[in-house]
Amino acid sequence: MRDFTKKLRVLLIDDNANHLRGIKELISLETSYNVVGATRNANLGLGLIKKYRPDIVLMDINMPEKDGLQTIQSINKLGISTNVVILSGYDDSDLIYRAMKLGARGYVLKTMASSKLIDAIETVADGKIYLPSVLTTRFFEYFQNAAKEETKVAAGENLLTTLTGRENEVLDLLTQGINYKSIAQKLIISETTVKTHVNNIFQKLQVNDRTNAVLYALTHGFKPSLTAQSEQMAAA
Amino acid sequence: MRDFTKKLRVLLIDDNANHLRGIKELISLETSYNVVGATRNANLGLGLIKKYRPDIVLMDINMPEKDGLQTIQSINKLGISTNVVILSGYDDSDLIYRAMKLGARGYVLKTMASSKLIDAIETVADGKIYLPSVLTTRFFEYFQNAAKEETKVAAGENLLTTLTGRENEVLDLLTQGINYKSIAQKLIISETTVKTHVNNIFQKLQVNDRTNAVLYALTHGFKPSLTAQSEQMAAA
DNA sequence: AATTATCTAAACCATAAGATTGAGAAAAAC
DNA sequence: GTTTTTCTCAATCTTATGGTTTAGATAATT
Repeated sequence: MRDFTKKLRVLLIDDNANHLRGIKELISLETSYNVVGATRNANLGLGLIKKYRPDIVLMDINMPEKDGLQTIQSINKLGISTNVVILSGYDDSDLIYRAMKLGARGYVLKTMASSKLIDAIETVADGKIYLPSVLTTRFFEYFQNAAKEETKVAAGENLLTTLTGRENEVLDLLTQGINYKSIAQKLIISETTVKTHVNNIFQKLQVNDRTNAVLYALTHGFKPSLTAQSEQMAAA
Repeated sequence: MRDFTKKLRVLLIDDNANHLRGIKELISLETSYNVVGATRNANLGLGLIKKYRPDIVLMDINMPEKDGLQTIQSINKLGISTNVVILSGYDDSDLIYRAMKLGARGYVLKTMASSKLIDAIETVADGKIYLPSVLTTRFFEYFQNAAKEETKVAAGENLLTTLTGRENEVLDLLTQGINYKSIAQKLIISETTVKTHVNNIFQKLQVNDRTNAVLYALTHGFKPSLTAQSEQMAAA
């Protein structure tokens, strides 16, 4: 939970000097904020983050040398729990998607009223995500489209459903790259039985070797049966 | 764009009779809405959607026979551009994530003020996504966590980088489930050469069979080299 | 009671896959 | 100009994999 007795420590990163100055002044007007740093260079900014551990990092996403997305990743690698709010000139759905995927907690357009920026900082400092409704829509358009691509393959009539319980267990082990001998040991059956199961799996999945069976399973959303999972648990 | 001269056609699906009645009355108060149907059964609801093509479907996500997530999928299969708004008693991040992933356009908690429901309908009818800030946060917590899992594997020191150009081409074909003879034909080299490459790949990836090489490639973000891709293009 | 599905297993065979050693040619790096 | 890497290939060998048939024991279904 946020501690309201202390000032919020904010760090600014924007390669545009004018923007940087403008934002700094804007935020300085708020008595509850403390700008611990402001820099035009992303790498310098990383150093400042390491040093000052700000609560919030306001960062432009379009920068020449090191771009915003890379910088978010670098921050992640530091393992510091800093909340990144992205400043961007574009409401590009791909950009928003990638920034949020990498762990950004907020995304604000530079064209928005300055009060929105304060809103964003407050919201994020409060542990929530800040995304204006237009950007939320942009994000989900992209997200749902990506999801559709994923499930498209899994959609069609899935041959995996024709597998019996035991065949599912065997396929599960196959997808772990285990050979017949080990599978036989794990399931406590003979190796020839494993072969029988595997051949039946091949027939049902319409493939003729292990690799293609595994590929089919992975690209068609194969999920090991619960019994098989619990056995894995027990083995671990 | 929304046509404000026509009433919004809304369909309700909720297995709880009281909820259903309550929501119906609430929406009927709005003169700009027209409830084209209200049912307690998801499958019946699907039929009504097919018949009336409503602009908005308000649907409970917790239903006994056919659950809300399945119903969203069924609607998707119909290929009808209906906007689904989910009604739920829980702000469960996994549930929100899956509903939105499947294409829901809004998510409203039953505990919220009824005005929020109207907000949601308006927002979604306007082509936007409606997610209350608490739910947005829930969603992103889940989303970013899932994304982290994805990239985690691809992060570590990746043995794939040690592969030579030719080895990459061979591995690419391996991940397509192609056998040695066919690989030899595709690359116009002898089968023994393929074996040599494959053995080198095994050494570098520290595995000892095709299946595990393929699994390693897939779980470590293997992307076929550009040259290999262009050859695929040419072959298609 | 009879049928069907599932799991188990053996025997046999064919071959694809994997391991190993050695080696020449060309390209890249030093 | 020498060394190293990469790509190529052969020969040999072992073994894991895959194909097929047959069949007994249960369990589920009708």
